[in-house]
Amino acid sequence: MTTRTDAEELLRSVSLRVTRPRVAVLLAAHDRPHADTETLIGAAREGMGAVSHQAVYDVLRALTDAGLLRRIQPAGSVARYEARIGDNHHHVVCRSCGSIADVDCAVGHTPCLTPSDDAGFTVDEAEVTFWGQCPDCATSSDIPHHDARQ
Amino acid sequence: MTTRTDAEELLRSVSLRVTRPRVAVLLAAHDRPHADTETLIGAAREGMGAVSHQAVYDVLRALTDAGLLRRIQPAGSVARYEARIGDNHHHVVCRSCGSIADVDCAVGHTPCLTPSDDAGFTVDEAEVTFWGQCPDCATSSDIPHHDARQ
DNA sequence: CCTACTTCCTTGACTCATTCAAGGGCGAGC
DNA sequence: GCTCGCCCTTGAATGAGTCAAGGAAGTAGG
Repeated sequence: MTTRTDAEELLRSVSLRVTRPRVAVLLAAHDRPHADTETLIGAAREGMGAVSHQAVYDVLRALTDAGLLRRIQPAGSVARYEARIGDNHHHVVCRSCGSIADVDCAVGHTPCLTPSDDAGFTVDEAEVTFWGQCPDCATSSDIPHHDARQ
Repeated sequence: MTTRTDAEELLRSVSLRVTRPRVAVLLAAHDRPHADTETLIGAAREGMGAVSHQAVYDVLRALTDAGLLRRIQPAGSVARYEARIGDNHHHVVCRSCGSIADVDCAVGHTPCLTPSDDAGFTVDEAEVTFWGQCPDCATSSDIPHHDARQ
């Protein structure tokens, strides 16, 4: 877990000014992996009092551009953010409730993640998303409570 | 290429009524791989005259649910549809202009597409998206004309 | 410590893809 | 050709995300 001091150092390490909203959002993102923007707004307000949603949007963009957060957005979902960066891990998404879990790259050194024919594209990243059902929805799978699609 | 007759047979083969909007949208999706909804609305109108956007949305959902189309939605993009289904192919997305190209599954029989630790999820699909730059944007890469993100 | 500059946050309005709802229209089987 | 049920039209609403202008606060230099 990251402390307030760690968050401030992280911000300085990427030449970003240390402000209360940024620290609060960074801590919130560390606490709740794969949280969506609305959740992070709420968490940031718990941590520091009032913040505008616009400020959180700006902060999330700044942190993402700086490489402190990674933005993920499975089809039919709102944007979500995670603080686990730098390793090549992927995600499993539940089709019923939309929950997300981390999955380490299956084979050791990202094979099959270089396309056989790249159609002339310069590829810099391979993103893998697994789709299925989470344990909770699998057990109570008769009537899904909430469809993940928009 | 699919003809009008082919489209009608496809619709009947999945027990869908044959209507002018459905035929027009199905043909449009075959003609323009990875087209977004707005493009398909325009193409459908070229093919059959006036159609409401709501009708196209309904048709796209029906065709997707029936398995005649596949809906893809890279992060930060609107929904796009493709008629190439049934094979395990993936996509390269240009970070600059958002264009999409097909990529055959790199290694023969979808290895590394079974997660090493599935976190208890029942996985039924693995989706791979490659990110990079298309040939056009790579050559004129000084000032990207249009950012794919929303 | 204090000032000045630059960046950041607040407020409020707005965009636009997508969905909801109600009613009339049309395809398909009899 | 008629009836039933699904489909399309119209019109409005939703909601994540963005734009824009002005005031506030962090940081560097004196």
